[in-house]
Amino acid sequence: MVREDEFVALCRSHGLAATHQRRVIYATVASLHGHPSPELIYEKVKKKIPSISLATVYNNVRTFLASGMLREVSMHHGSLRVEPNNHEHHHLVCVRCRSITDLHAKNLGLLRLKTQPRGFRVTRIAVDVLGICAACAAKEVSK
Amino acid sequence: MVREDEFVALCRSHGLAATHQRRVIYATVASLHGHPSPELIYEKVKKKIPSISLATVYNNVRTFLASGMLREVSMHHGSLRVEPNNHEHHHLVCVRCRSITDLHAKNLGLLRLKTQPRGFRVTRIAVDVLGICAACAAKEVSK
DNA sequence: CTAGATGCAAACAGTTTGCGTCACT
DNA sequence: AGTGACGCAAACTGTTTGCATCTAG
Repeated sequence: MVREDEFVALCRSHGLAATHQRRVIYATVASLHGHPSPELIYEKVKKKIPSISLATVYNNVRTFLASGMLREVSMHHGSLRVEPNNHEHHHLVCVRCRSITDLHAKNLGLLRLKTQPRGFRVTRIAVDVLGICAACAAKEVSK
Repeated sequence: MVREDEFVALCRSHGLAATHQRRVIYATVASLHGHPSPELIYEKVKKKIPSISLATVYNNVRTFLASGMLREVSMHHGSLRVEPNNHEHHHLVCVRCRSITDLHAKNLGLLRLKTQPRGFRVTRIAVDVLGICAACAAKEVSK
């Protein structure tokens, strides 16, 4: 559970108002121990605050992401992206503009699981090297 | 460039009809050397086949993905998923149902880039271990 | 008191589907 | 000749935005 004063301090440190809705949304994500969608968060939060709107959940999830209180599971574009299924490679992904660049597999040391996950048949390991691309770094400076 | 007879053979080996539209769509993705969206593919293909419809691009991209001729850049859900920004961990992602499970970082040997990518400031490395989860494997058998 | 947060509805983007027609095998 | 692909439009899902109202700081 997320304590009242802890949450207030957390918001304070991120420059956010500590509203009731925000506390319940944040506590819900924390309590789910999973990777919920805004829709699922909305369903759960509505049990505590029936009057809440889906837009408020979206707005606050975005706010939490921007402040770093939450993290996105995937840093890729929301829309479908495809590539030829030829050579093994990984991706450089810019967390600002979400652009993608290929990275030769040779550039990463040997990738191996120490223990096989139970009941999960591994077929491939995909690595995303996250960071800020040159174009976004340039914009950063000029601001 | 993708040769006519090569493409016919490729489709044949995947049990697909080798239509003109498919050849142009496939050749376009291959020629882009990137990670195009269906929308971008559509724009490019329309220059060669002005009468093509966006739905045909979507349908065929899906067909190519299903046959393995193309690959998705991200195997995550299309919609937003979030998690608390607490502990470092990676993800097991089922390529069938797209369910996500956490994987302790300790389970992967040391992850390090041999050479830093030029002009890209790395902030984090995210690993997706792709495969088939237990639930999907069970369905597989019963089919 | 005032900037910012909420709730609602409408707008939007990306994607899928149903159906009549047409083309590959 | 028949199955499956195409093109179009309409439907759908997930997400954002504009605006009036309300609340935390």
